[in-house]
Amino acid sequence: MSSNSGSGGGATGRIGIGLELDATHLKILEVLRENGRVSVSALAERVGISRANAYTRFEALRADGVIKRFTAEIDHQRAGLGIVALIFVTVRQQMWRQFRAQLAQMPEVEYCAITTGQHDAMIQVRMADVAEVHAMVTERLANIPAVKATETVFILDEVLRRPYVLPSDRERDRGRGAARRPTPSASPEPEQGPGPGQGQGQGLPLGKMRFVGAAEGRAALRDET
Amino acid sequence: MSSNSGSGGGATGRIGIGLELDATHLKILEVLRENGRVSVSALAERVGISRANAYTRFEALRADGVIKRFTAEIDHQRAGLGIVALIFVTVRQQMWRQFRAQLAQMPEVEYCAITTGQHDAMIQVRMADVAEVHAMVTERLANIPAVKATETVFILDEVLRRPYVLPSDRERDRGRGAARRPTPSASPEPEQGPGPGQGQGQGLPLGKMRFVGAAEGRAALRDET
DNA sequence: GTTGAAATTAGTACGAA
DNA sequence: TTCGTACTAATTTCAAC
Repeated sequence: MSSNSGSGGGATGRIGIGLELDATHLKILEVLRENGRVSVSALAERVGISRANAYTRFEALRADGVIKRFTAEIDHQRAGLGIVALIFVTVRQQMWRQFRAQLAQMPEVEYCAITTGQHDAMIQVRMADVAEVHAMVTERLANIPAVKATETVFILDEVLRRPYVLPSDRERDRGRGAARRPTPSASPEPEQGPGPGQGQGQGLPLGKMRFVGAAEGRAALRDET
Repeated sequence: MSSNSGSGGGATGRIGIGLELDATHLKILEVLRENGRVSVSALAERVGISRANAYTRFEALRADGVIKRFTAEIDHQRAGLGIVALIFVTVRQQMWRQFRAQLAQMPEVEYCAITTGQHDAMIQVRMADVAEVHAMVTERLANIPAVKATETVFILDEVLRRPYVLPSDRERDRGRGAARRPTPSASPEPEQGPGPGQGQGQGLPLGKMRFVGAAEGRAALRDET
């Protein structure tokens, strides 16, 4: 519950866009990203709107689900879970539902996403030591019939973690890298970019890039669970 | 800044454990994980301690860095960034510092971790559409000399995302899966688990599991940047 | 959408157990 | 250390503009 950004999560259907986000909304989200505990009064001041307005918008963002929850970011090392690992899972076809159900039973899993490419899903776990990761993979994951195979890599260092990314972050992007498209969002021109789900393994323009589509027979993955 | 759980981040040395976390601390973190905006009064009530004590502990957790920051969790789809991709990067040796520096310049990057295995780092980005991911990889990443090669997969669905995992989550684990070790943390027995950094590609007990160590010549990766 | 004033709640300080 | 209480400052709510 509470965390599905995708569409295949549960029974909750996706409703239409209930709230059009304007620049002020984004500004509010920007502040809330840095400090989720600011009072609405301070928020109003920072954003440059009145308190009542801030309260209204704050409530709207919350009620509309744009803000899903507030949380604390903690230092995992100090909390006793200093080992992070990524487990790439190959799931047996037509056992996705079971796979999801089993995942919900694993509180040590911090993140799980279904991906295109060689594997079907990526799981991120946080443990006290390396042996625990080993035990988790070989004892717990191995017992799930839906799991066909796994591949585990350890995270040596978490270089960067941003609370979340906003469309407004792009504004700070100008002038760097190659030339950018005039309209950063929803470009109407028929791009040559490869869509997810259509496998294509050949090299791309610059030679050192590679995009990996979904494994065969997994085109309708999103609707399966 | 502000996000390094690992050790290779910057110049800030790792100080000793400044705070021994007891059961009450964990309980506080548990509440804060679900609702980062609770008043300390409500927190005290939920945890079952006095208001004054809650203030003391809350401040201690904050001052000690166990709690790094508070933030809002948002629905990226509604915020206009519905496409998520993982970019696995192979980094040219001895160019890690430059790689890190470039990353800091990319606000669209939500997460970056250095990993063992076939690739050197994993980057998670969030964009408005697939074409933007393509542009980001081919135009921005390709221009970084430190980047030798990339492999991109798209995330079709984010099944699960927990704000963070706590050692106490393990308590809910009893009786499921295979038998667990008596002491969940810091097991003193010499386990046979493969450590990170020592490559080993052979199969493990159950046959369908695979652990992937660091690529050759990358043993001293943590000290490099 | 804004301002101001009342009611409530949060944060602090201190003595006692 | 932890608790309880009193005190001060801030926030939220609700009103009128």
